[in-house]
Amino acid sequence: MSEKREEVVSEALKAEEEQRSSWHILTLEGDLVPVDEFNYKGYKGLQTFSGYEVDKDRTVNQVPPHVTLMKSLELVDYEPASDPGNMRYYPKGRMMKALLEDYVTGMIHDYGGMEVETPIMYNMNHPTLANYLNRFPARQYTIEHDDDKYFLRFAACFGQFLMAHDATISYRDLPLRIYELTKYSFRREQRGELVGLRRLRTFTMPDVHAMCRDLPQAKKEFKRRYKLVRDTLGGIGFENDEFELGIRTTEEFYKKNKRFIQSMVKQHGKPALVEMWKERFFYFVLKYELNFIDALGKASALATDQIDVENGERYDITFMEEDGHEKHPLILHCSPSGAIERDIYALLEKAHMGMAKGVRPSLPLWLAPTQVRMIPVNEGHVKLAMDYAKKLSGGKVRADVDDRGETVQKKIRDAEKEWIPYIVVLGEREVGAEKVPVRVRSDGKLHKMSLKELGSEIKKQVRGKPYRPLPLPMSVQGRPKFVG
RNA sequence: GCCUCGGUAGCUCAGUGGCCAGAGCGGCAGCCUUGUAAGCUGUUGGCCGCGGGUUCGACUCCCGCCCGGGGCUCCA
Repeated sequence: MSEKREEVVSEALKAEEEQRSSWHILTLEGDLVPVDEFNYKGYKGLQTFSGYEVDKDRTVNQVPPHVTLMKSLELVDYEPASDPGNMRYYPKGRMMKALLEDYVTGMIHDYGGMEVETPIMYNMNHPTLANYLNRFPARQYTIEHDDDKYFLRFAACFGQFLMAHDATISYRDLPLRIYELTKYSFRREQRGELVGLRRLRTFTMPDVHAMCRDLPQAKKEFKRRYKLVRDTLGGIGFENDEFELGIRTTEEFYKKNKRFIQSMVKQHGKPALVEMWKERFFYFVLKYELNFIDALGKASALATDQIDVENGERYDITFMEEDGHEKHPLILHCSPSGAIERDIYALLEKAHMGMAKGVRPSLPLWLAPTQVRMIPVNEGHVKLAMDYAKKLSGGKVRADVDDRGETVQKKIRDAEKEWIPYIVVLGEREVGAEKVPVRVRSDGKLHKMSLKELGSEIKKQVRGKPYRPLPLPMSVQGRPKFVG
């Protein structure tokens, strides 16, 4: 995911490229249909993604829903004192982002990725990088001091490739899987392209590379990683049918690997958009992304994987073949979740789209800043509420207490506005009672259950997901208001 | 970067070339002692985005800049 077409190529090359690339829809049956001849009935998302729209006017004159939500939920906000596209994260947003980071990292550990850490800035005059960088002249952040000039990385490729260059690698070590969560990747995107959490100049991206021995091994690994991608996105809280698959490849690679590419489409379960080049202009021969369509009909890529045939040589990464000869590996570049910020964007957009269908918006339970809100009827019940919240917290459930002097109704309203999944009102009736009334957001009903039952219900739903404690004081009274 | 729309209280927004610039929410104080989506009263709060210009006078008109939305199909 390191290189981006627009930044790589000049205007002239771009024009040439437009001429030579063709766009198709690859069906489940394996037919390649030109984009403007495909019948999009039943494939609205794909139609939006392929850009083939009857309504030419795509002007959207409103703030993207996730921008409003990221503020009103006190997750993320703009930071005017920074460069645009650099955000500030409030406690709830930071917790959510940290959980996503932990989760994706865990998934990549399970897949076999060896986690490393590499510098975020590099010398522009480094011989290998200079060659690579000359293709990205205008879009980097640069830092100068004394006589040296540095650039901020736009992905983890640099550090990992330089590390691999210096490593002694045997064919037995392949596929060699290296992982880093880039915090951050920097891309000085055009000002007008920046939007909320969808497109940033500074973002967090898991970047896992796999050095492979040859094409058969690369293809096998590619498949394995496709599963990693699907599992990761699914675990975050997305459904498969929320994504449109985009595939980029060359005519030659497609011809030789037709069945392989078709199998990807089958795995995806829906027709996919294919961009086909007459010749290879970039370092990869095959790339795919899973694209999310938001509430305003904008598509953005989340997960991606690529087969890189060029950088093994450019960075002089070698491994010893069985026959004693050194060879350059093929390199797969994958981000199983896409940018973490973009995951939050997609979760918020998804919640907003649900609202239109009459579904109460919510975040996945494991990401909810508060999972259980205790609401004491009056101050006499605050202690009980605190005891209960502490008990739940001891079992790694995020519970807090609205101890403000507001009415029960007001406190419930505020809890609902925060999308809190479970709300418990505690008054005289609950003193000494085993079961308490739990207001469940997903069905809007009251359920009588014991504290223990509530705790295990939540634990059951978040099984396998990382945990972080409450990002704010347990007492709602003792919290500052970060937004509004 | 270019085109376009916008920036007024912490938030959402109204307003006029001229008295002290407004509302709701929030914050704070007090009352109420609350039972499943907003209890009542009072009070606080604004270089009207920043800089410059026109004018007797600018929040209002003009220019520049900054920030945000949309577009220029770009990607994670």
